[in-house]
Amino acid sequence: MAPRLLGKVLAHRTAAGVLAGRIVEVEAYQGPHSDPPDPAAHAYRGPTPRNRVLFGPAGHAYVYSIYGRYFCMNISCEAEGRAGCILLRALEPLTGVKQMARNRGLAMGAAIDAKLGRLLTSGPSRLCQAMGITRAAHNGINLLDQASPLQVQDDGYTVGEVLVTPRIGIHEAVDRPLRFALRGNPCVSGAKSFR
DNA sequence: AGGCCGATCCTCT
DNA sequence: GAGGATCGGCCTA
Repeated sequence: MAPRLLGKVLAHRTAAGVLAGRIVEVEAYQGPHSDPPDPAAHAYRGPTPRNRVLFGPAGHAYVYSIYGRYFCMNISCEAEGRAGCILLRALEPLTGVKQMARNRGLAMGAAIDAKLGRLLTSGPSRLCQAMGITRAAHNGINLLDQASPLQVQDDGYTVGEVLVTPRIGIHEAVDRPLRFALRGNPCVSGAKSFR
């Protein structure tokens, strides 16, 4: 599912207008049923009040808070009772760029060069901030329902070469090739060698 | 009831 | 490249 999500669009209808970005970097985290088990995953020890969305149906948002100040967003990917998911790590801004800059607290003029574009949505918590995604408002939301304010959409974009690397920022199962990104896309997080 | 720590980001050197 | 912010959630007792 992770590489298949690359190139899709995440769209959020807000009071300030539509915010949308293309998914350019993701990571896969596996449920407790996986073989081998995935100790880096939130679902590794089974369901808890925090991660219960992951054990529900596929296509729903799992939004959690981290370090007391940020959010990260995942998409549940398996049938009920299982808990695999995809973490969104970077977007390429498409719509509502000015509002994204405001959400990120960046003073941004009309010009959107590659460097500023990266600052908006290259990172799992940066993209939540730019898109206005919070646990209170969006955890558990159905991303595949046209009626949802937050959705994943397919605009027909054709994906090029996919870069596969280990996952970032974890301490367990550090070597598995479960991070996927559009190779060469400037909005992918991390150093140049990871793009 | 208490302690520990994180799928991060920003600032400063 | 290193260190601090900051708090909800999970584990242990």
